[in-house]
Amino acid sequence: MVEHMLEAAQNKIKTFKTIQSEVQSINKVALSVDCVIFGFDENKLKVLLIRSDLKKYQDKWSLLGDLVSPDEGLDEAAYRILKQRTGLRDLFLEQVQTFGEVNRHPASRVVTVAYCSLINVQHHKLNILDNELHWHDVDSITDLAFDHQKIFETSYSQLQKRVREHPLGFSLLPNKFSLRELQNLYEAILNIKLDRRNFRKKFFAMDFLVDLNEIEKDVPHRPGKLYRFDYAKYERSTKKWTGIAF
Amino acid sequence: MVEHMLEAAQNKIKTFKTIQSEVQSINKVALSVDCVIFGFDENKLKVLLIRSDLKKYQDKWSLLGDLVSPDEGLDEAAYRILKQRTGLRDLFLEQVQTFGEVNRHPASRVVTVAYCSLINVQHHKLNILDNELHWHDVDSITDLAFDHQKIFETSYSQLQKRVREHPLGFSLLPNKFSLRELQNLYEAILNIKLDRRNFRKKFFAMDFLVDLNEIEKDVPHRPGKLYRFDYAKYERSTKKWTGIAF
DNA sequence: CAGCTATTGTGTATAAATTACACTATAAAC
DNA sequence: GTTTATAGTGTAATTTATACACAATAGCTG
Repeated sequence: MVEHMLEAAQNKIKTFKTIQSEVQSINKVALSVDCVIFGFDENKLKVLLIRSDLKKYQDKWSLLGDLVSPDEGLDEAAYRILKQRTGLRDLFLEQVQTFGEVNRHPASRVVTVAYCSLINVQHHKLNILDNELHWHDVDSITDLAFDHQKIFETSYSQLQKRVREHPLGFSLLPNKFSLRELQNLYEAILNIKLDRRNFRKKFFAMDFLVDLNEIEKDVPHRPGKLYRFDYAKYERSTKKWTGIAF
Repeated sequence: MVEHMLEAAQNKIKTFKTIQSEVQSINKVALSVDCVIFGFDENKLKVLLIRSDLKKYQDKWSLLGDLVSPDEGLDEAAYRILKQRTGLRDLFLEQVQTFGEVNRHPASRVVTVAYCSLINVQHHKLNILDNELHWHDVDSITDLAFDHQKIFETSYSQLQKRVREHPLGFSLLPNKFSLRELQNLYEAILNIKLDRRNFRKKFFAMDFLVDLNEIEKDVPHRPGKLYRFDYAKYERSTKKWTGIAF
């Protein structure tokens, strides 16, 4: 009787050994997604951070991230994380870069895929206050947990580059916006001052802004006209910059 | 005696169960790196491919890739793969994007990080002939193994974009090159025709080309002057394009 | 309701960059 | 020395970017 149990136990051990060696031999690593979520409020570009859940980084802020489960795609994981942690959905999400330094995570090898997201702060009254989420000015970001400082800086640089080449910025604004709001947005993202007349000329020349024949409300001065961005017209347009310059 | 063995075996099972559940709970996945290696030869842009080692894809070509081991970084893995498979080292390597569709690999979940590499075909007399490596014209690439077609297309598009904004192209040329070679390179990468005089004007205006006071050899016509690209001067230059256009 | 304040809305002149385009010069091949 | 293929060069026209100033308007204040 005992011999039978021993034999059964030994068989089980054999099975475990096989499984274990398979698992180990496949060289698996943990994979996570970290989201750099940008917003625009009070003429400042903001990024959404959460208090780190690791003791080592207990006083630091970190990006919103989570492990990718074996049966979900990367984009899928990014959307899940955003929805779980903020309640947001249907927002602009784009992969930035993957960070895979061996010791970037103190607990174990974790490779992370960074995603950049843009949200309209007005639209999304997120459930921020209950948990540890906070908006931070991008120019006050220092000393994030893990290698998140580097991830943030990479994402921010990439945003600055992409916003000049693609109409991303409108994701950060209300559907109806004035040209001043648009210019403030560009000035905040690119951290530069722009000439107002030339800025207007440029955007009107692009011809993707639709005059809504409405004006701003509740501004303590002469109100400006409101516009929306015509994505359909943009998609139809073919003229791309093809120059060479570096 | 047998009881002792049984007890020992049961303890071992307990240990295995703990390890297994840890391993599973950490949600690990296999991670690979795939390299898209571009070269320029006979006025054509080429990409280096290898015969697929999977039966399922036995008649197809695939990118050069391998699993990332748990103790190596991503860039490190990319360099290792290139060196192991081609003997190449010290070449331009840049991360492109990460592909993580759940079923992109037929055997198991494998997330892959794509890298783009540019080599000077003259310099690198690779040990191609012995193994299954071959250079393919980029415009003849169809139906690669796995999702490598998509990875290739993404990398090629990104190369077209980056080569217009950064002096990458010179990595594909000999150190000494004529302006015709340079123009042929740009025409091949971007798949367009350029006006010769305006092309020269543009590059001379950039002022990063150093006249070597040498001329081409072995051309069946009037030989052109040879130049090199002044990387140091380029690095020192600060003028970047800051316009907005889309 | 008069005057103040802040911002909107507009045009032009200049400079810079891009594009289109044609002929002479030169080395190699024969 | 003739042919062939490419090197090397300049200018005018167009487009795009930049610099810059003033009148109009709505809200606010007293």
